[in-house]
Amino acid sequence: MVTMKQIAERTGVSVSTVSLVMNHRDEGRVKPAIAAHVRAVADELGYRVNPMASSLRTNRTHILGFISEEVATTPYAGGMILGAQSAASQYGYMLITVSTDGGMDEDEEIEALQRYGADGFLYAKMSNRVTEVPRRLNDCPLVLVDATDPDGLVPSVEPDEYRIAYDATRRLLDAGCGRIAYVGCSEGGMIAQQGRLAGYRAAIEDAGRKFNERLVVNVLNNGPALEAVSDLFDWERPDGFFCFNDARAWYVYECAARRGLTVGRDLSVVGVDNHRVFAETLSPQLTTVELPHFEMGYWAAAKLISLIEDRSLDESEWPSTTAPMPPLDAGIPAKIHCRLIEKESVVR
Amino acid sequence: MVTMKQIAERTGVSVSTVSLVMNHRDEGRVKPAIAAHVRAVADELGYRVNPMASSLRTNRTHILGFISEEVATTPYAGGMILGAQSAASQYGYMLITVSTDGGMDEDEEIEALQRYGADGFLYAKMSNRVTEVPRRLNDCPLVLVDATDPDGLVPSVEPDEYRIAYDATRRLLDAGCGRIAYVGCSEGGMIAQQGRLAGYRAAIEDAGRKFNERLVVNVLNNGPALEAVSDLFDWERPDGFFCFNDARAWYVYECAARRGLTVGRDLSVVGVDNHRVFAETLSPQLTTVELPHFEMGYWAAAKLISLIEDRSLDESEWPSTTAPMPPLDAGIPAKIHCRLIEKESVVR
DNA sequence: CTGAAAGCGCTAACAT
DNA sequence: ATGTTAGCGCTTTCAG
Repeated sequence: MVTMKQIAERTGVSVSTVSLVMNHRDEGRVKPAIAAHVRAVADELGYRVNPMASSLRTNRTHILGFISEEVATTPYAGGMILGAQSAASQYGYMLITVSTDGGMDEDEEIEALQRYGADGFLYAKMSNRVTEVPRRLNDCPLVLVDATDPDGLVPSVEPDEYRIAYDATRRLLDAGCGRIAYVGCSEGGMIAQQGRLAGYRAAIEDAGRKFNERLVVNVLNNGPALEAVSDLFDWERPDGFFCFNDARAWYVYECAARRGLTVGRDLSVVGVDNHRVFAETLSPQLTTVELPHFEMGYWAAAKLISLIEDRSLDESEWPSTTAPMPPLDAGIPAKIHCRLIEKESVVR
Repeated sequence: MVTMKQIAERTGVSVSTVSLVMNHRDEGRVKPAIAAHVRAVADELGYRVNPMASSLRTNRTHILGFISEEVATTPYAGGMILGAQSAASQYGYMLITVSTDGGMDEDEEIEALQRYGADGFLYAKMSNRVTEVPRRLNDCPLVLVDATDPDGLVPSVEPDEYRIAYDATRRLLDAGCGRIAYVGCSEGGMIAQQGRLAGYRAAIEDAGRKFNERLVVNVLNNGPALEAVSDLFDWERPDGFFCFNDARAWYVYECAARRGLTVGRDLSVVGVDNHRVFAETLSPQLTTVELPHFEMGYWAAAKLISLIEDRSLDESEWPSTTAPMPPLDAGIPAKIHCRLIEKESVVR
C-alpha cells in the first residue's frame, strides 16, 4: 500500500502538501508545478487514499448502508442494489448491503453498520408499503426506496404506480383489446394497488369507454385467486389483462392454457414483473412491465449522498419516464415511470 | 461515540489496560478486579470498538467481501448472502456485498473493497461453473461459492449434484413412477449436469431398472426445448420427471397442461428451483429441490474466516445432508446435500 | 505557498 | 500488573 508519506518523500514536499493536492484543495494554496508533480508521482505509484485512515479524522467513511429485508427473496432487489451501487461509486462512495431476514437481527446489523461509520442509509422494500423506520436510523441521513413512512417525514423514491397502470392499460387499448380486465391485489397496505386501479380506470375512461367494475378482480396470491380469475374468464370473457404482478399473471396464463387459448394471440396480457417469473419463463408469451428498480436505487443513493454532503441535487434531470414501453407481446421488459417523492428530510 | 479514553478516565486506569480488557487479552496481565470494573463501565457507557481505528494498527478490518455478478438476476443469491452474513456476524465480521453486473466494473469494485481493507473474499456464482478468478484476488484469502476454478487451487463450497439427483430420482421411484425422465441441461460448462445425470442414472439402476437413454433430453432454455419436451411426452409417455431447473420444469408443466394432465396426479415432477419460479408460483403443484444456498454461504464464510485467522475449522460438523426431502408434491422446498470441496488453499 | 505539529481511536512494544 | 510511548495514514490548524 502506497501512502502519502511515500509520495512526500519522492517529491520532496511535506505530507500536508500531498494531502492538499490529493483532496483537490490545492487551488491557490500549492504552486501548480508542485501540485502537478505530486499528482504525477501519485499516479505513477498508484496511490489510493486509505478511507479508514481519513475517516478517523473526518468522521466520514464514504460508506452507505443499504438495508433490506427482502433481498433474500426477491430477485429484483438486485436491480436496486446495482443502481444504488452505481450512484455510490460514481460519487466515490461504497455501498454496504445488509439483508435482514425479518426483524430480530435488523437492529444488530444496523448497529454494526453504524460502528463501521456509515455516513447514511438506504432503507428498501420490494413493494411499496407503509413502513415503520427502525428507531436506530432516526438521526441519520436516510432515504427510503420503494417504501413510505407512516408520518411522511422521510424522503423516498417510489414508482409512479398510476402512470405505470395508465400506460399498461393504454398499451392494451392500443393493441385493440375490447374488454380489458384488471387483476389487482387485495392485500392490505399495498400502496401500489390504489394507484394502479386509478391508472387503469383513467386509461379506460380517457379512451371513451365505460369503466366496468366486473372486469376488476382483486385477489391474494393463493388458491381462491385462481378461481376468481377463472370466473372472470368465463363470465366476462376479457381479451386483455393488466395484472398487478407476475403471480397474478400466472393465473391468467393457466386459465388460458386450460381453455386452449394462447396468450399473445387470443388474448393480451400486460403485468408487472415482481419476481422474474416473466423474465425467466414466460417472457416469450407475455408483455411485462418491469419496475425501474435500478433507477430507484440509483436516485435514492444520489439523493442520500446529497443529503450527507449537504449539496442540492438537480432533480430536474430525474427520469419521470425512463423508457417507452415496447410493442405488445414483444417480451422485452419495459422500464417506466420512476417518481421521486420528496419529503421534509431529517438531516444528519 | 464512547472511546477507550473515556473508559480509562472513568475507571482511573490507562487506555492500554482498557484495550487489553476489551480484547480479552487480560488473562494474567490485568488484575481481575480491575478488569471487571473496566468491563462494567464499558457496558454501562455502551462502549463499542471503533473498527476503523483498530484496523489502522492491526491491518484487520473484520470485513469480508462477497462478490457475485448474479445477485442482480437470481433470487437465491439472497440465501447465500444471508448465510454468509450469518456466519460473518457470528464470528464478529461484517459482510460487504458487491454485485458486479458483468465484467468491466468488477475489477474496480474489488479494488474498492481492498481499499476498504477487506480481510478476505467470497466469490460466488449462482450455478456451478468453471470460473476464472479475477487476478486481483490472487493473493487474498479466498473461497468460491457454487463455483470451481480451472486449476483446482481455490477452496470452494459446492452442492453435491450427484446426491441431489440421486435423491430426487429416488423420490420419484418411491412415489411409484414407472417411467422417469430426466430433463437436463445442454449448456456448456455447467458442472451440475454431469453429476445430476450420473445421480439420476444410478438411482434408476440401483432400483433394478434399466437406464433408458430415450428418457433423457438435454436442452437449452429456449424455444426448441419446449418441442423436445413435447416429443418426449408423446413418444415416451413418462409419468415422472426430474428437471434440471425450474425453467425446464416449466416446459413439462406446459406440456401437461396442453394435454389436460395434472401434475401431482397424472404425473410427478421434481425439479431444482433456481429462479424461485417454483416457490413463487408453481409450488402447490410441484415438488421442488431447493439448493442449500444459505448453507453454502454460511460455510463458505466460516471457511474464509478460518483461513484469515489461520485457525482450523471443524469440518466434520458440516452438513452433508441438511434435511430430508419432503413427501412428493407437498410443495415444500427441500434443502439437500451441500458438500465441501476442499482445495489447496492460497493463503493470505 | 509550504511545513511542522497535533491528534482521530486504537494497539503493541517497552518500561516500570 | 499497569502505564508510557510511539505510531498506523490521514487531515487540519497554525506558523513561517
